[in-house]
Amino acid sequence: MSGKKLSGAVERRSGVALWRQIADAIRQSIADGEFEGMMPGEIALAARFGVNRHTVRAAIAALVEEGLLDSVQGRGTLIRRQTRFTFPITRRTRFSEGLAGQSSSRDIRLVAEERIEADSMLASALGVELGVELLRLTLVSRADGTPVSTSINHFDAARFAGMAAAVRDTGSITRAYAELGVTDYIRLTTELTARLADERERLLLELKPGAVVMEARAVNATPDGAPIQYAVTCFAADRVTLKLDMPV
Amino acid sequence: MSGKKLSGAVERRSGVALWRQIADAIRQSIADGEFEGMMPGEIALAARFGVNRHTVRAAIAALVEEGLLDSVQGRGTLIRRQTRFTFPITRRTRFSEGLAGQSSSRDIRLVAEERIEADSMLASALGVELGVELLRLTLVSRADGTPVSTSINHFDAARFAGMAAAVRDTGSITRAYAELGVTDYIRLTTELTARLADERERLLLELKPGAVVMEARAVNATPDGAPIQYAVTCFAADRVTLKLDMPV
DNA sequence: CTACATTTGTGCGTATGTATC
DNA sequence: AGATACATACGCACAAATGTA
Repeated sequence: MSGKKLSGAVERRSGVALWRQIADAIRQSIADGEFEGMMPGEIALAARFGVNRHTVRAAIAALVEEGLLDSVQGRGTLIRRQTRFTFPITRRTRFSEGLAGQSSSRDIRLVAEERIEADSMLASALGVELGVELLRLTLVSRADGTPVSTSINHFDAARFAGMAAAVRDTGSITRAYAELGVTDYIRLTTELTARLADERERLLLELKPGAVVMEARAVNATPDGAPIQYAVTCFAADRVTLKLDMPV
Repeated sequence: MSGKKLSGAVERRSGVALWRQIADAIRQSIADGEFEGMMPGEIALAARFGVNRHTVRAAIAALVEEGLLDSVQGRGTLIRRQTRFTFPITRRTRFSEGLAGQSSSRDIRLVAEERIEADSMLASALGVELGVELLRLTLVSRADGTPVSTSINHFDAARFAGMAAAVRDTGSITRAYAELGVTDYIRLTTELTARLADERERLLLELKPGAVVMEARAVNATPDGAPIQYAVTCFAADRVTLKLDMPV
């Protein structure tokens, strides 16, 4: 493997407790596929990180609480989830299509619906006048029951008045568009950043403090290039890899 | 703005000190352009986060140490850097070209040079036999003196023996390729994840614990599609936005 | 210049959390 | 489980620097 090994680098006086640094490192290693179903023993881990065994136990306890590990006395510590989805980002990005074949079930849930006025940033992204009424839908997307991403989506309220109901009914943005007469759409641009998850995202994505999200800001458009949707999507970074295929 | 306000959500007993959570939140807000040159007063920040002023001071002290803020007695706390670079990822991704116009200076520094044997993953990515000798170059890229990314790059050692010297001399991958007879190259695929920076990355990119990196794994190829370079690039997430332009 | 409000800087006592042995 | 050392967070008080009236 050219990937990194579980580096035993923990830093004291950094404002982050050793047990949390170790828990984060273990979570990352599992997402990278470093272990195969079973964790090394606590004594080995303690030696690797250069800390007391109690400290490793605190880290493991946090990950058990999180549902990622399962400790069995006398047997060891099992890894419960080891999957990382690969989500393709192309000109034709579709949530369900992207994860088909990697997961047995996908669903999109509408968690909030608001009406707001377009500020300058949204107006220019969507090509509408300042102050135009917009529909803002907050969604959570899951694969195999695990939250993968949450998104805040903006549409022209006049044109897409039935969007919320259509998303709720169909469980899919693509099918909701189809119900409203948009048979095809493409992605114009995507801007990516990453950061620690805030409280709202931790709640919606079932993440723990210290978890990282990738934030994608994208504009979708009809095939002729007219913008119809501005979306800010936050992916749980340790559950998904974004794959950009450059067309030839 | 459709962006989030500085949410005063801090979590106790989470294994992450309050002052570090607050420092991370402030760093993020600055990267999002929430403040204009000057921070709110310590008392206002303390009220916003629901903590003691000492705790806010600890967060600010960490960011002053980081070089992001500058406190002046009697005046307030100034923001020193407020820039976030936008780095385009396309079929023709070039570090210097991408940041030209956004920064007055760019440079790439070679920090390590090794020779290794291709494992199965590298062999298939580069299209060579298992065990073939590869050149591994570790680079740090800066813009305006600020580290933006660090990358580990793999080349066929036989074909690109002079790569290290060429990179050192020219300060550019593109120009180093040119010296070795590769006049053009394209990017085949990019895989993106994000996570907390490890110790090595914190050192090379001058980051603090809790900082986030975006990791891009990419294969570059000659224009006819023959792979020549496998690169793992880590971007400091609070200093850069990756912009994916979908070709028309 | 003084007087005052505002803001950052400092000291100390106490309670709780973290990490080791 | 207990003992110890250190880090974290709070509350209060006051000092020092800056800007303004």
